Amino acid sequence: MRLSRYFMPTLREAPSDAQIVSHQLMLRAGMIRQEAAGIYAWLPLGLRVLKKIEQVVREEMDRAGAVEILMPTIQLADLWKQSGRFDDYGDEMLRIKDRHDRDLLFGPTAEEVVTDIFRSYVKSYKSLPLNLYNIQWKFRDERRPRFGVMRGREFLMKDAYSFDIDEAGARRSYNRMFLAYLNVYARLGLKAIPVKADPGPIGGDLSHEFMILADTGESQVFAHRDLVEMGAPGPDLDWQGDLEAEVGRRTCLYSASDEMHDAARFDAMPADKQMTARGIEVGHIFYFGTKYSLPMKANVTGPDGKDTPVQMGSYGVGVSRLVAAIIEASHDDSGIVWPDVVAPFGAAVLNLRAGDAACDAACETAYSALTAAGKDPIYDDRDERPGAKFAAADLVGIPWQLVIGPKGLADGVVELKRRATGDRQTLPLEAALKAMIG
RNA sequence: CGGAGUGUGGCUCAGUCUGGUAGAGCACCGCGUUCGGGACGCGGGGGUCGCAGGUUCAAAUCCUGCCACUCCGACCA
Repeated sequence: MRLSRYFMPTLREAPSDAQIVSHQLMLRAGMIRQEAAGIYAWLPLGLRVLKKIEQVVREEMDRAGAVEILMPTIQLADLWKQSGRFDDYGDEMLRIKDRHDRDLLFGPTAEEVVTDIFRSYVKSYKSLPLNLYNIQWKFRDERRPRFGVMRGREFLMKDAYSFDIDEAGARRSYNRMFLAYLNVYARLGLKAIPVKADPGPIGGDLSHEFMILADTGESQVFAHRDLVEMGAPGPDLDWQGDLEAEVGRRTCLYSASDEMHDAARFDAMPADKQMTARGIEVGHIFYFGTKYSLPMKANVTGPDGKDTPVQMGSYGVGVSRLVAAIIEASHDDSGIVWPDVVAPFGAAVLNLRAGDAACDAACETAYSALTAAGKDPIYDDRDERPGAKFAAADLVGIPWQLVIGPKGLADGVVELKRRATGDRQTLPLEAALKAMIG
């Protein structure tokens, strides 16, 4: 992509509405534009990052055996009346009427819809386990949206729903999601810890939130230090197995957010293992049994020939929130420092003297080579001063920056900068390309 | 929903108290000098000052109502 033909409206100053660093940087980098409280348009750069995060989530869901579908944003109120939630959900639900005066709503979550889909087609335990997920926009009319896309009213969520014949099966499904989530966050360059969560009125102990540690987090987190240090399980698990041991390794160590905190247990740990921090919730998983299948009559026939309500769980990842969460966890004074996997562009070519024949030629060579190598480069071919180009590339967080200017070319060299470390080296163009492409 | 605050050009803000021809910096357009970490000079375009009423010879400024947005709190399957 040539920057002169792109749409990347960067700002030198942050709009005064933005209070936290991720919101400020997203606005300054031209990733989003606020349209109303908690409602944002995604500009090209923001959309690229959003799509990349979405893709990582998708790949890990698929690996864990979940199957992608796409459910509508607009849902029928009738389904919510069946589950009993239409009246319970309250003002957070955006209710709509169509021209026939029929009650609709903008979905805040999709248990009802997915249960309706399930019950229409699946009748036998032999079809289980099944996990259906989608990545779709949700709307919750929050009393107080804030912090940009961190707590928006409209947000992109990956929500998965598991269906099993019995509680043991549901637990296996839960474990798969638990571990898949850790792999998602690890791939995004985040250190996420699972914490015991309030399962709500359903009861039981099967609910966890996934928190990434950041000073601006909205929740207080208490955890055993070993849990924080523990790496992600990685892709090479027996995803069809019960995974109980792998999950057990992690859930046996203490961790909780403030509402579930047990100070006595926490204090009983060795002092050097006690960790308290602020956290951003980036995922929440639940096992809720027959909460929806019972009232909505989502039954399957078991091996004994008898119908039984299917056992369900749901598993959410805030995809749009993750954009902000990654920035909160990874930025510096110059701007965003993206992990390579989610960076909007893989590399930048900075032409310090657009219009100079030698510079133009060298940049075109580099741009073509990087494009051919799949590095997805952005070429800053604008007639701008060098400082503006450096600042923009750092602000939006391009991981590799290839700086080509007349002074270097006179000596047959270019500059290669790594955004994450700030390291710069001067070397011939061929060597720089080789370093980037590998 | 309780409390607090803010609305003036794309962004940051001054001007409001004390009514008198709408300002600055950045950004944008033109010309020139420049160019290796957000240059400089000259010239230019862009705002019915959130909206609606009211007071007044005269309202960004005073009064009334409304709307939007932000922060703190409560809330957050």
